[in-house]
Amino acid sequence: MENLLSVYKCLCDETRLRILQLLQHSPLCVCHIQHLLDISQVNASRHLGYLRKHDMVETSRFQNWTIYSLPQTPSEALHCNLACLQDLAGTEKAFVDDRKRLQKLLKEKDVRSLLNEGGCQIPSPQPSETKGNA
Amino acid sequence: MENLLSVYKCLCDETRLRILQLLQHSPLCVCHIQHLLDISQVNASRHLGYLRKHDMVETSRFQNWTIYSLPQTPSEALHCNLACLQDLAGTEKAFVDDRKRLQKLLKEKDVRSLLNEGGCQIPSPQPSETKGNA
DNA sequence: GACGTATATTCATAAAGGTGTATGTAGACG
DNA sequence: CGTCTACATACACCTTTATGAATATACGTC
Repeated sequence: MENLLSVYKCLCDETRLRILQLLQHSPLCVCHIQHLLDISQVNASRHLGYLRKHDMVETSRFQNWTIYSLPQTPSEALHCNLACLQDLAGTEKAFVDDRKRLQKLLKEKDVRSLLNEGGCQIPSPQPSETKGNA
Repeated sequence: MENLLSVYKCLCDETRLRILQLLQHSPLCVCHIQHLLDISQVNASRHLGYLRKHDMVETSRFQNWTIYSLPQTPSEALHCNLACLQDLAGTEKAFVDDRKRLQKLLKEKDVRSLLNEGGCQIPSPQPSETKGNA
């Protein structure tokens, strides 16, 4: 029961739901997710940490980046619900939009290839401004 | 998205999950659910109210009782997730136990027939004691 | 119309959950 | 070693959620 409940608890937050839906199409690094969903770095990291803690995603290292992906051997509850989510994803506009942005970003490429080409290339929201280099 | 999220929010509470799993086997009145799950009347009523508010269950009246059941025409999200839940229900001990108790209670009967025979017949947790009839 | 049964709502409270700001860590690079 | 990039954690704050106790409603019976 614990496992099943924790799956639903992961699914009942919009951000996590959108993350999982994206990961169904491709492994992604934190900064890409942050960018695709237009959320803060902290928020992306926290939700991903939450998902990992509950075995809903796995991580691997690639150079400087942490690549998040769906587990190779998901629990039955997770497997079943991800299939269900995929069935429903076509009818949810938010999901469709997210996927469009993802495809535009990846353009047939693997995440690792993309990262190799030029890092994340996220239009950083002026992160150095606040560090006061006047 | 709203609808899908609200489905998951209904599913991410253990009590509601157990209620829905029971309703997949038979419509039930509040007091039966209260009894089967061994929870307080308020709690049963509240969770059922929550589920109804989110269109996860329907109600009908039968004499003094309110019969809760799954919707005849569930949303796609609900339909899909209930199917998923049913797939998983066999592996969850709590669900199996709940179903056993349900079958013992109903014994091939319809809820309405059962209610007609003798009401809920719940071993009331001394509700009259507190009303001070010494 | 008092009472009993079945169910719902209100109130108060405690716990959990989500988010921003700030800070920490870990590796790469010069 | 200082700095940059990518990511994670700590703290504080606020909102939401779950629950018990008490109370209310609705209906039937005598």
